[in-house]
Amino acid sequence: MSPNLISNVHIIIPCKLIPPFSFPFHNATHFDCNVSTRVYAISNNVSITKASNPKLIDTQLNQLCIDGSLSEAVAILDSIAEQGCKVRPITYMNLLQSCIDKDCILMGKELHDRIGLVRKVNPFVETKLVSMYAKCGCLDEARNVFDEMRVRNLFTWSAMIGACSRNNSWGEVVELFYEMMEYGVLPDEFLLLKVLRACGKCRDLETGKLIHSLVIRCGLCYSKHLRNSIMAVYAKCGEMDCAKKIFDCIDKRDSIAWTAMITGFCQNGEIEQAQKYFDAMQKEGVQPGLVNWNILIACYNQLGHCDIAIDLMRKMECFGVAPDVYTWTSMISGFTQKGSISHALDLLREMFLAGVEANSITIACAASACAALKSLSMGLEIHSIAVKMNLVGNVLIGNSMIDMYSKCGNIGAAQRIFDMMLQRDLYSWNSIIGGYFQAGFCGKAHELFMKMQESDSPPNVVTWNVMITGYMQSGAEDQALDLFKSLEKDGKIKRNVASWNSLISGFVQNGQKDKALQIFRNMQFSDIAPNSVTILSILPSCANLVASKKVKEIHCFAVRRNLASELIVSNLLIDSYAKSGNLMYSRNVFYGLSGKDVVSWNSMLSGYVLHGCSESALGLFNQMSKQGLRLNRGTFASILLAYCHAGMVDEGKSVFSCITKEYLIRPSMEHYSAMVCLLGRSGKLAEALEFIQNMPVEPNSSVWNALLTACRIHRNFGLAIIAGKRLLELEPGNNITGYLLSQAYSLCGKFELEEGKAVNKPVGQCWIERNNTVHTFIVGDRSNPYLDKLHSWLKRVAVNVKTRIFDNELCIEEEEKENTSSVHSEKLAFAFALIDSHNTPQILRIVKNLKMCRDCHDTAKYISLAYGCEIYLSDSSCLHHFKGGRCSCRDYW
DNA sequence: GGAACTACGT
Repeated sequence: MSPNLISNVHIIIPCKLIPPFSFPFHNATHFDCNVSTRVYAISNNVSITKASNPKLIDTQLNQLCIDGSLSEAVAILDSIAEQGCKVRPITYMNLLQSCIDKDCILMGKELHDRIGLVRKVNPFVETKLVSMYAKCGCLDEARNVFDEMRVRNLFTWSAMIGACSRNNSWGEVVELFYEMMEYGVLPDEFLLLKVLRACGKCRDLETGKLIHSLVIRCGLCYSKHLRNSIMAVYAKCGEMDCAKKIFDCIDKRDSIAWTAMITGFCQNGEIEQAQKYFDAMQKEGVQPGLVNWNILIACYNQLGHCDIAIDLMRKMECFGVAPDVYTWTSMISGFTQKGSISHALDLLREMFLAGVEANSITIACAASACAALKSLSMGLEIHSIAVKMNLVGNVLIGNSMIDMYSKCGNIGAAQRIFDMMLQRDLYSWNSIIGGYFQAGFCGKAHELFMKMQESDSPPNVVTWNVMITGYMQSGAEDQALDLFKSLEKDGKIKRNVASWNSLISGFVQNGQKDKALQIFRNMQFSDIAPNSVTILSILPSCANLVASKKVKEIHCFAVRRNLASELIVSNLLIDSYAKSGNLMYSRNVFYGLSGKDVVSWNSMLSGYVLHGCSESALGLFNQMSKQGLRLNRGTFASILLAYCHAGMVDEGKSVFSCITKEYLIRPSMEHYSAMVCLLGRSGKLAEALEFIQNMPVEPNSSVWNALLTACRIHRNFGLAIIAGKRLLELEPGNNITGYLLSQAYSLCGKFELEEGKAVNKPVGQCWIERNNTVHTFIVGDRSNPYLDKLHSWLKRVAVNVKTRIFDNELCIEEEEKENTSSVHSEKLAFAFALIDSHNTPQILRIVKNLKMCRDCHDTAKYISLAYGCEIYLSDSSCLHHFKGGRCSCRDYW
């Protein structure tokens, strides 16, 4: 590398720090030895009868050190001192070195005591003392000796700086470096390497540049080590262009140079460049080592591309590089963060099978996977592994166990871990408090919160956010608000964006959408800027047909605040627009995305499925398959429903078998219920039942519900009873199922329901938005002032709804049949919207709490044809889109 | 005595 090329990088350095001459060369120094020769009488098993030569004593002392008999050696020293003789500095140095080699800090301290008595200590002995403390991990003691030294040479500074470096005190390394320069001692190459490492660690670009210039001035730039280290500092500080300038000038790049570049790109999130260099390195004949694979894999995982990361891990095995604990841990963490928890735990098992030992971080990652999956059994296994590995004293492990037990619903175990911990930090307290809230013990959480204030770890803003979230979860909205307000007044702990987000998502989860929107509005007038989490929290409150305008408003807001460019936000927008009945907007967001991930595709796919656009869904699925995307559970759940909707039973079946065989995905309940829907919708009820009976896992309510729906449509009342009974066992309090079951019994001529167990008939209600106001209609509610007007309008329309072919047939409905006094709520909504718009409605968006009945469905079809309007109505079953006399559900719901 | 170096939790 030529010096003039390296100096392409512009550097400004303070003049006083530029040394005017080149680096000094260090010679060994000899000592002034003046130890008298006497006879030393000694302890039991050591006796030196006659030692006329201090060198002989040194030899014998050395031998004692080698044997590990340091105390004997000290005894000899003491006897020398007793006899008033002087110990040679080299003797002390040898003994101190032995303490370093044996990692024997106690003996080192004994020696320090004796050296301390010497009036004028040799700087070399003092330096050795500094290194002794440093290497035994006693940074403070090392610093004390260092600070008291009057004469410091390069060795002294190197020992102290080396100590800080080993202790990961990077800032101190740099500070000491500047002090040393001002003190007038010039660094050598070894010391500069230490300081450069520190610069990289604490991203100190300025010092890095300064050293770069020093190196050029002193003609050291030909050192391979220095060159690589300087390059690494530029790379770590994000100055990839500077790093590249150095890199490009190297004739023969070694693996270290490549690693520095790859790491730099990874740390700056430029994974494409990192991958490019990784590939180029192999082309130049440098085989990537374990670290290179690991860096790339970790980067992909951090960016959420665990699918690419796992491919890389499999590939490295083919290259003969075995994944180590870093590789596995990074993969487990990547899959956990991506939500593929069972996959993460599969990897943990595979890691054990491969004979790789876990460490504390692996255990912490695995515990958080168990927590996310709420798998207590797996969590217990992880806990026992931690016990076997003797890691339970570790704060990190303790905290992750508290979190795991809390999330798996075993707060008692979490409390026991908490009690046993010798050391607790903020995480311990915050986790256990969160755990009590989750378990529903609000009072206990509050009690711990009070105790925490007296503890060594007083609450921080996260604690308060945990409290706000907890109060919201337990319905104590006022307490949450009080706490939130107190954060402003108090002043000690300031609210942060997460405090606002906790409140907003709490209200959304409690169904208080308007309050959530109000808080969101207030936030916009506060000094805290909303972030993407805010958008993600608030959007679900608008993902319904009566809030369709709100999605647009929030989308605009996100664009203005530059938050819409985040993929996770865009993905949720695709979903929210679809759910609010604006599929065109979903498409606009989706096709406007420059980089789409599998979630983007899944969101668009489920949007199409929701709107009954099965052809578009199938087309999109084809495109997805061609893109080489890693299709996941969500993809298959949607595509099965698309096949179901399109009546493509065989295609659906073949995709279902692909899920397990080709994609190695364990089907979840969503997939099973979609299959039941697929079979049931096409009338294959017996096959659907057989499918349920052959399921490898216990079917849940959604599976039975799919069968019950099929029975309802195909009027198989006998099978409806079987499905309904099973459903009622799973959800005893569900009065809708109870009502359906009672209907099925009566249609079969049976009255098997227990006497006195009257079924509450469900009350239908719906909501419609007109001119920014949401209007509610409830069956049998006489309070509506326009009721007569609505009824007479409906009467006129009813004459024209000619398709009511099922009117007199036997069927099961969620809602009681209409009579003159109980017109179904959606009909009232239709009438209201038509009258309100003078019979020229364009788009009606209605939300209904129960499944529509056949009659209302026919009415909606008629209205859409007769008035040329579109009706979006989401009931408890699906989203119906009525247009031109047809419904997107194709009359199956 | 020396260079690159990756994984974790409220």
